[in-house]
This record gives sequence, structure tokens and C-alpha cells, in this order.
Amino acid sequence: MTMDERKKLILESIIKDYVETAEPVGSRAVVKKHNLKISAATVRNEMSDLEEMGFLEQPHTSSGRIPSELGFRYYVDCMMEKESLSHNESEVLQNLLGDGKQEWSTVVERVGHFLSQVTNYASFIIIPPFGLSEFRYLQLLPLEPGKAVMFLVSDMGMILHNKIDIPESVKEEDLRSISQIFNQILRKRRIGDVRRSEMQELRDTLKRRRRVIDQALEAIEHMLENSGEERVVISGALNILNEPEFKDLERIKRILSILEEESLLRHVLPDYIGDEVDIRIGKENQEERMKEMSLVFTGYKGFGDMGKIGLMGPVRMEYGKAAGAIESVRRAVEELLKRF
Amino acid sequence: MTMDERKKLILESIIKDYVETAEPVGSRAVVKKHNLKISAATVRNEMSDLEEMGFLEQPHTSSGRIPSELGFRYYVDCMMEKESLSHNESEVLQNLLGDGKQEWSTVVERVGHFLSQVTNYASFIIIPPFGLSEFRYLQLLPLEPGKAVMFLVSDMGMILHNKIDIPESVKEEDLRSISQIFNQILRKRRIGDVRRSEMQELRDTLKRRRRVIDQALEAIEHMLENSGEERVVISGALNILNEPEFKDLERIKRILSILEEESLLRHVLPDYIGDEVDIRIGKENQEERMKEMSLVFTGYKGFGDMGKIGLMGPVRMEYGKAAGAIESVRRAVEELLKRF
DNA sequence: ATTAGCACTCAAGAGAAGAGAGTGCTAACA
DNA sequence: TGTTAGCACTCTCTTCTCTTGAGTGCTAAT
Repeated sequence: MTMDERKKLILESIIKDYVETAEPVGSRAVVKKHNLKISAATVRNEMSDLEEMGFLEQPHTSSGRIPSELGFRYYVDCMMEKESLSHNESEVLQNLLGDGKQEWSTVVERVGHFLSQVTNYASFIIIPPFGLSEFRYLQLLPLEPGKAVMFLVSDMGMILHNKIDIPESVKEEDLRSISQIFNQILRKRRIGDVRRSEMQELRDTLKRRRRVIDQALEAIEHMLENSGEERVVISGALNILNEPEFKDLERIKRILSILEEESLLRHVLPDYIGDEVDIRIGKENQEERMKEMSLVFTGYKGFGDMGKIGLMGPVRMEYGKAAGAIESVRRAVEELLKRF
Repeated sequence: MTMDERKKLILESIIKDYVETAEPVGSRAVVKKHNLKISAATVRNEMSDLEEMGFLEQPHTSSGRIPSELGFRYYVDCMMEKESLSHNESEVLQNLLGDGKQEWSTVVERVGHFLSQVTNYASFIIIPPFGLSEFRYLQLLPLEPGKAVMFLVSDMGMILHNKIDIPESVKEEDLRSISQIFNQILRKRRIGDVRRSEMQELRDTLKRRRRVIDQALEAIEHMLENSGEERVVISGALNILNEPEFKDLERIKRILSILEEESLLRHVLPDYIGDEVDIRIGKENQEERMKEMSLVFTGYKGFGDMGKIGLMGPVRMEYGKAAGAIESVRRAVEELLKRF
């Protein structure tokens, strides 16, 4: 059996109705709603064909049809058009990205919020580990007797700080010259690469100020550990409660638990992600609990590594709108990162 | 009618059963379960009295009784004992507080997580605005041509940073001496108080390096704005889904929306909070949506101002356990803050 | 004052019946 | 040969009734 234009039109109509109402769609309803120039009986025949082809399914013999996951896949691949943001929405997005001076983390939170507001799905943004970006600058500053603070700046303008203990005898000048030495050795290294060998080299070179150096190195290691993890920012998880297919409490718990356990999201997404918008529908997802949901996501060039940004919603999702929103946001975020 | 020992015992038994099962408790059940030495009929009479006194209520004439909010209030005031953390739990708590070098915000997140794990209720921690703590130290550092970073350290060891634009001609030495001047003027001031007049003074005194100063002042104002708000950290909101009284979706949405909209929590809590554990049961809460929930909370002496820490659960809550956990955590957090 | 006994009440669950939406099939039609 | 009207049939969902069982309140006996 082959997919002619009429079948396509009918499939599309059914998908649109179903996405809107979450109810099985009947032959009469589809004819009426979309002003098709054919009779309900004809549509019934076509629907029967579409079912045989695997694009539709019937919850029970005497109900309308709903699109199968394969049906959605066909729609996404062959018929969907990305729906770009409205003028208004684009403007809001530009505004909340700011001028590049804001903390990156607050910008990300705002963008996540925006995404979930615009689409009514749950959004997630994965920030790649800081450890993979380039080292640019380190500075030790005295804080109070016996304490100092160490600042670390990466090429992307990310700033980390950490308190360290130092002998009380160490003076501000000492700290400054120690910072100098650090900088000479570390400049332009990828922060993740610095780890072991380099640090040993430092320790050897700088025997004199051992205590301070040791503390500083320890602090760096500590920072690397804490920042070597991706960060996950989730927003609008409660949007899921509004989807009619999730009126079952057990189901809701299952879904929300994925979002609560941030680390799980990493297993859900493929390790490698390009900069195309990618869509995973229902059982196409690996993770068991994700098989009743869909993902729309893409990668963005972040701090040396790829970050990820995406939406999570029911299989009955407005893929066109979701994909459009994701794409716009990706473009805007990359634009912003370039400015850093 | 007066509250004798037997009535107390029966009320307590009913509350305990009801907290455990979320079902109305019958006279026979309560006698059996707690091995009371009186008959079900006697208990029925007492229950009838307790109902008249307002401590119990009947969902319908032929069902068991459930404690009224007044009943819970009586229990909390006259019979409840705070249940302290197990040895194991205390140890976990101590461990995750760390050694004072960690970022305060990550510690708070961990503590919130701990609270919700231990009690199975939703926890919230409100961090008082940074702006109210004392100013201690400011430093400008060159970043790249035309950019510098400004660090601000408060008495509690909180560190903020912000990027600023500077004329390319400004050198590291200039930045250092500007930092000095800032420090002389601002040291020991409450950061919140610095605002207007002082800044004007600074601007006048330092006409020479106007550009840098202006930028720095702007950055400080910006920081003050962003940090002048309390921060709210919420954890374990999904625990609410496990309570049998919340099997109604609409109710769940209502409750979770309070937690999602962080700012709302502030209206829910009284402005002034002491360091006693305070309990608000159901309709004792002001905010409309909170009237079906209970709060157990207390204040902690934080950065100059009081922070707040608490649990949110159903009216049918294990108040003893919740209050005990809150108290332990408050003590531990204050201990930690002293070490800063 | 306490208890046993018994009639009464009410929610929750199990069937049964009816309504309604939608299908598949057949036969007629262009 | 593709399209359509007509009609019997299917299955869910809702409503109603009936039954069951836990639990009460009252009365009379201890």
C-alpha cells in the first residue's frame, strides 16, 4: 500500500485533532472539522488502510482512531513544519538573554523558564562541565588572617571562587606572586587537562611556598570535581499535570521522578548530539520510564563541549511548535555565548 | 466538659492511627490496636464527647472519627513530643554540612534534600537577603583589555562577583588603588545601607577615575538588586504525591503551584519568626491555598537577618517527627554559620 | 460508670441497563 | 473502479439499583 496525498491529508488532520483534544478521532468528525470534500465512508476506508500501514491504531473496535507512534514519526519526518516564535516571543527571549554581563546560570534559568512557558512542556537545559573549557586566569586574595580566597576565570568568562586556609605569615605580595606563577604555567590549558602531572610540576617548582600552593591546588582539585559534572536546569515540570493523558497518579509520579532525579536525564539523552533538532517519540527512547513521553532537543556549542537543551512532553505533542522554539532558543543562546 | 486522662489517651490513639492510615478510626479498631482496657462502647461514648468538644469529627454519621484541626492543635500543644533524629541521621546531617569551605548555597541545597528525605515532606529554606550583611572587602581585577571583574566579600564570607567594562587605558595598578579607596569608605558598612548617599560621596571623591568608578558602582547596585531578594530553596515537593489525601489531581496542582511559585511561600510564612519551632495547622494559615496543608518551621540567625527553614505536609502530619527534624537542622545550620 | 446487644446509617462496590459514538460491510451509484 | 449511503453491530461510559460491611447511637443489664 502506498502513501498518496489524500492519505497524508487525512493522517495530518487526525494528528492535529488528536493533539488538540487527546480523544480518538472519528471519520465523521475529521470530515466536518477540516471540510474535507469526501464522505465519512471514504475516510473510513482510508483510515482502515492507514491502520494497516501502522500509522493509526484503535483503542477498541468501536472507537475512533489515534495516531500511533509510527504515525507521529511519519508526520515529524515528512509533514511537520517548524513553527517559529511569534514576534513578541522572540523579543521577550532577546530581552531575557541580557547583555552578557549576567551570571550565566541565571540566564540559563530564565531561558528554561521561557521555553516551558512558551510551549507548555517541561524544559531542560544541560550545562556542559566547566572543566572542559580553557583556563585563563587565577588570583589569590587575602581575606582575613589565615584565610584567602582563590578565583578562577575560564575563557568563557565563567568565574569560580573558593576559600582556602593559609599560614598567617603569608602576605598579600606573596599571594600575588604565587598567582603569577600559577598563571604562567596554567594559561591556555584546558582546565580538565590540568589535573595530575601539571599539579605535580607546580608542587615541585614552588617548594618555598608549599603550604599556600598545596591549599590552592587542593582547592582547584575540589573545584574541578564539583564543576566536572554537568549541571541540569529543569523548568515547568508541572506542565505535565495539565496533559489529559496524565490523570493517572502513578503515571505522574513516574514521569516527575525522572525530572526530579536530574542525573537520569543524562541517561535519557544520547551522549552525542549534533546541532540539528532531534526528536524521540515514545518508545524510541531508551530509558524505560521515558517510553511514554517524547523529547525534542538539540545541542549547543557551550564551554568547549556541547550543552543540551530540550523539551519533554507527551507523545501527543505539538512537535512543530516545540521544534521551532528549541531551534530559536538554541540560536539565541549560541549568539550570547559568542559574546562572552 | 473536661479533658481527663482517658480522653487524652483516646484522642492520642486516634490521632496516631489516623496519621498512619489516613482512614477514619472506629471505636473497636482503636481498642484493639492500642490494647485499651476498656470496651468499644465506652470508647464510643468518649469519642462522642471529644466530638462535642471539637477535637474529632465524623465524615458521615456511620463512619469512624478523624481528628479535627483543633484536635491536632490540642495534640501539638499538650501531648506532642519532639522526636529527635536517629543517631544515623544526625551523622549524615553533620557530614553534609561540611567544613565551612563549601559554597553556602550548595550546603543549603543538601540540607533541604536531607530534610525532605528524612521526613517525607516538602522542605523549604529561605536564605535572607545578602544585602543585609556587612560589607568587608572589594577587589577589582583585570580580565582582558576593556574588561575587569569585581569581587565583593561580606562578613559572612559570602562572595559575589560581576563583570564590568573599563577603558582600555586603565591598568592593574589603577584598579588596585581604586579598590583600596572603595574599601576605606565601605568597610564594615551593612551592604544594604551603602546605597544612595555613600555612592554619591564616592563618585565625588574619585572624579579622576570616573569611568571605572561609575561602572563599579553600577555593578554594585546591580548586585544589590539581585541579592536584595531572599532566595528560596525547595526540596522533595513530590513527596506530596505520596500522601493518600492528595489523590485528587486538582488538589495536587493547587499545592504544587504554591511550591513552584517560590515567592508565594513568603506570603505564607509570618514576617517575623523566632527561633522556636512554630506549627501552623490547616486553616490557621493565612494564604488560601495553604489552608489544606500544615507548616512546621522555625527561624535561624543567618546573614544579619533571620532565615527560615521549614516543612510542608498534609494536616495529617507527623508533627513530632517534623518538629524534631526542623529543630535539629536549625541547630546544625546555626552552628555552621558561626564558623563562617 | 461500664458494657453487651441490636437496629440503623451510609459509603463503596458490583451488576444491569441504556445511550451514544463510531465502525465495518453491503449494495447502489457515477 | 472508486465513492457513497445505509444499517447492524460493538464497545465504552454513565446512571441506577442492590448489596455488603463497618461503625454508630441508644437501651437495658451488670
